Amino acid sequence: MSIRFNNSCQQCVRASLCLYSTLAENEKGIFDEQIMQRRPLQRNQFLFSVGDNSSSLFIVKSGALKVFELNEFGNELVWGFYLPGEIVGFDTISTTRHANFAKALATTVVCEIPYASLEILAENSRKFQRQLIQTFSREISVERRLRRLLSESAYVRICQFLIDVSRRNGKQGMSATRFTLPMSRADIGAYLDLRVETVSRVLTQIQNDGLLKVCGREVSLINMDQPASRELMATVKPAFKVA
Amino acid sequence: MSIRFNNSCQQCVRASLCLYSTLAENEKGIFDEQIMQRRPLQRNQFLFSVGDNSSSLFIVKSGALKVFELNEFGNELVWGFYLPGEIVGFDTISTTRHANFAKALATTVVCEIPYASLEILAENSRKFQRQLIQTFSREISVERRLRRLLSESAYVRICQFLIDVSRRNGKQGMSATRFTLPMSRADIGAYLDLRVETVSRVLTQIQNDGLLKVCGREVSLINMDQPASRELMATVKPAFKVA
DNA sequence: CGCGCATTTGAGGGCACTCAAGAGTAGTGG
DNA sequence: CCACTACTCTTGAGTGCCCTCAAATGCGCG
Repeated sequence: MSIRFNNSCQQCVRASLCLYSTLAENEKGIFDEQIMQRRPLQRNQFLFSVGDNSSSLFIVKSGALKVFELNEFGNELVWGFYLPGEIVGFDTISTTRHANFAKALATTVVCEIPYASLEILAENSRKFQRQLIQTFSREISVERRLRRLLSESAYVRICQFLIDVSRRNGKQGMSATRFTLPMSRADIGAYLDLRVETVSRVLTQIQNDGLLKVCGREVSLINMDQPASRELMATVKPAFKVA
Repeated sequence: MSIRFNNSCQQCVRASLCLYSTLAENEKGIFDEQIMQRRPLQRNQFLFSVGDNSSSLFIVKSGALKVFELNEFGNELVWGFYLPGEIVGFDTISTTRHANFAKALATTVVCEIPYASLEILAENSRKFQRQLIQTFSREISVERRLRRLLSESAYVRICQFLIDVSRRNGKQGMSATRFTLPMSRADIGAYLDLRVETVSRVLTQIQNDGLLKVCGREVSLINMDQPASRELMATVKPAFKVA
């Protein structure tokens, strides 16, 4: 049930951060036509659910999405959070139905690009085609980063998570040191494979170590992404399992 | 330093299990020409290392490969094992250099397909193009399966790992119940994020539970992939962290 | 205000870890 | 063929990280 409104990519403030920017001038018109913008999602509304037909990529314009599945016991397992400028849907590009849920963590606006449009664009532009493949393999490396992260201690996992969010904020021109987490402690836990209590405990611990100031979901990082801090992360709270 | 010998895909016993099978008759000639077969790798020889130029996919014809990286402490982190019929190299398709090591776990023969050839084929065949994208997104789902696995107990992780190897053997027409593991306990540990000692301990435990017979690297599964056994896995050795 | 939800903090327990040592296996060369 | 070496695998004892259970506090909202 998507509708079109304000669909001009030329006017979009994020155009330079979007697939759009990789297109040649004569291709932009095509892209523009194929894009749809959805009605804003309210907090806790679903963009899609398991079993829904999947036929599009989505680009987050504002707000944030949580993509997750429910395991056999009904627990959430979070695959990722999507912040403004990020693209959701590469995992279902070759399937007809969604295998996951996507839920808005705040009021969220997304653009929609039908897979069919991608094929048209890819056919017309070799550059776009490569861009697509690159995005694909970047998607794989995101999954790998997570797997790497899961072999670390809770302390390191959470530090790295915060650094990651910080970088992604920075990339979009937002502050990389002070920001509001769009997700709950439980969400973070479901992503990093930790219990809520552990997330909470570790956050206060990191704060006590002077790397962080937290107040609810407001955080400010204090030189966390520095060599010295990395050392602290490795020594004060030694990574488990480092023989 | 790859050489050509016996390069006809038509004669390959694995042709029906390869990307080759998806091609139309008139395209097979092109594919055939682009394929190279490398000299067999001896046990512990590297197919590629971190920093090597990457320009090809590899298909395992016989033997087995281990793809891994070394963390900052020099420990191995295994991304996957590649058995006959499986394809290595999708993760570097958009990069110029390898980010991982690939090592032969036994005497191993691989076919090589230059990325450039893929582009040619994809351009000529829409079907092949889709096949490629599908393989890509399957690659993502493999990574996700691993992440899901890492949130389970050591017991479940190892059971699932064995079931996985079993299935992959079966898919290639080998026995799915009796087979030889090509990798060491340490390799399994580096893949499942467990210590060698834990892998060993759990294997004997699974054996005591009657799901398995192990003798060195020879294993035979006993109804492991059955509902009843799955229940056993969940109850006798309850998965950690299931609230 | 009162309800529900998110977050924090405490007490105690279990799984996988570390350290350590012994048994089994493969490969090499005299 | 066997001694020797190196490596893999196994098993035991003890520890710690993160879990579970429990309860208190904070916070947003109708």
